[in-house]
Amino acid sequence: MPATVTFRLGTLGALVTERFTAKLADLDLKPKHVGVLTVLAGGPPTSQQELAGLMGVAPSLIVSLADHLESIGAIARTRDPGDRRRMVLTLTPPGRKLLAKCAGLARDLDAELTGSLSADQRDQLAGALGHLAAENGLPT
Amino acid sequence: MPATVTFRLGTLGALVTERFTAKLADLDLKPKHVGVLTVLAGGPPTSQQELAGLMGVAPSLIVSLADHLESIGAIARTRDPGDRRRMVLTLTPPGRKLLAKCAGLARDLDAELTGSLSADQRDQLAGALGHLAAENGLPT
DNA sequence: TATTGTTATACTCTATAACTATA
DNA sequence: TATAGTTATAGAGTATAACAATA
Repeated sequence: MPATVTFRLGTLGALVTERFTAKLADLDLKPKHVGVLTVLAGGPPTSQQELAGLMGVAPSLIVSLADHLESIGAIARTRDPGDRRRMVLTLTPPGRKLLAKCAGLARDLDAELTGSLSADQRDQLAGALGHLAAENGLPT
Repeated sequence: MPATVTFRLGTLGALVTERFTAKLADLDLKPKHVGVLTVLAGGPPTSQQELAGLMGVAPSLIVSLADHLESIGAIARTRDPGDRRRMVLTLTPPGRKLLAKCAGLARDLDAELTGSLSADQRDQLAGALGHLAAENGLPT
């Protein structure tokens, strides 16, 4: 078992998520909040339903994630004039800065994790993970 | 964010765990049960407290995991004669067979995940993940 | 008194289902 | 009637705390 990619990605993923969660605590964010910010930064303004689909979570979860991000000024919620049922979410300038901070924390953790790898190994790891992410519909 | 190893390991880890969980459902197991079997297969018989320490979970969780594994005959629980407070867990022969089935499912998932990678890329990925796992005290 | 296993309880995360408003 | 968002409720997973047996 331990030699499988399945086992290694599962256990390392849990470890990394736990450590990233700890780093985010100061910013009053959880990993899923960062997921929302990341999706909003990567494309056009998005409705909550679209976001739920892209992230693979229930629409009701987007409500509470967006509630929090709106309360700290990281996103704006505006009603779509063309379809007043839809709430359009956009990243605010402070939200962009917040996301940049999160990315900085992620890079810090990257350095802690991969510090003992050679430059070649780091590149190979990033390349393979990027390939798997793209192939499975994860953000690029 | 998406380019960081942190983000990629976190999201891919969640994806892989979800898919592995689905494959395990037929065997009436969850990933943590496989974790217990894996630790028991990799070393000497182990007390529940030791197991909790090795897996990084609460001792009370080991109770329910071991209850289930014992009920399906995959492990045996015997009281340590030298210290009657301790329960020593050992993998039974059927437990070994069950673990082998789990490993087969993990290899199936490995093939699905890495099928589009070149042989070199697969080796590089496995090498880098193995390095990270070892460095962070995960099973090898 | 300290430790092992167990049980009781509570907390976090998230989904499902019911509800409101728009379409 | 169908859909977007919201709210209410429920379930899974796991930890913490209290407890029993043994040291």
